[in-house]
Amino acid sequence: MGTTKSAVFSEEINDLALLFKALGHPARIAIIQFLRAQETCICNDLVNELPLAQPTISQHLKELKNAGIIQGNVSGTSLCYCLNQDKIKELDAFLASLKYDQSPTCC
Amino acid sequence: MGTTKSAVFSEEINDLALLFKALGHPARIAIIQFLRAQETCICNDLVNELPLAQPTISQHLKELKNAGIIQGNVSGTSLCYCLNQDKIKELDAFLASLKYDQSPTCC
DNA sequence: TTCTTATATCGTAATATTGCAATGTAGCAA
DNA sequence: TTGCTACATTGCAATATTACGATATAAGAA
Repeated sequence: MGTTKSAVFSEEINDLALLFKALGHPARIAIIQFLRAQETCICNDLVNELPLAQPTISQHLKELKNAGIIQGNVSGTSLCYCLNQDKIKELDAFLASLKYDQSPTCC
Repeated sequence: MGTTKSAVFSEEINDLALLFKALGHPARIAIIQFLRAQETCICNDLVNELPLAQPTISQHLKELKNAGIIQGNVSGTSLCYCLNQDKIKELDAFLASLKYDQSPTCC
């Protein structure tokens, strides 16, 4: 055990869970927020911005990239990352699907 | 190590990360979707619905509850859980804050 | 009281995640 | 060439998560 039983769930559910999981870490939220604040892409100003070591930040960037939440382009010696709006819309659509008009009777 | 360095991030960021983390598991997405589909609250029909053992489901419910994403009320022998729309709105607001009007220049 | 039903909790094995030092690599400047 | 800058990768220790069998607990039925 220790392994998530992904095989028993639909692909749609697993995809959503991976997206949420990628955002389920404060460093990665901070990265996303910084990316958003810059409007344009950035590289490892993050190393100066966040109180984490460079390998740790690189690892978090990799996970966000694997999840498809950010995209990166090489530009000379540095790497330029930015948000992928499509994935954010996917999450948004899921959250929207959870909304009720009325509150249920029990809670 | 192995521990997330929460102390170095703002409370707002940590809270968001905890919410996303709670949704970062397929079983918990499935639970949320089932809750939504029922409109009204349910108990452990989840045990019949999901291919997971009862203690496992109970544990996932606990985590969703800890995160504040679901709420529960005792009603006789069974427990009635339902979604907490406020938390969903929090996540929604964060995602909305990530949107650009224009695509950045690099990606 | 005893039984059943619905749930929570404990304990534990398997595995995943986090964080970082050390090290690698690739581009550019001198 | 040497050296620097901006990353990525490797390896490892500490810790967290996942899943579940076994075992509680609490309410209601018989």
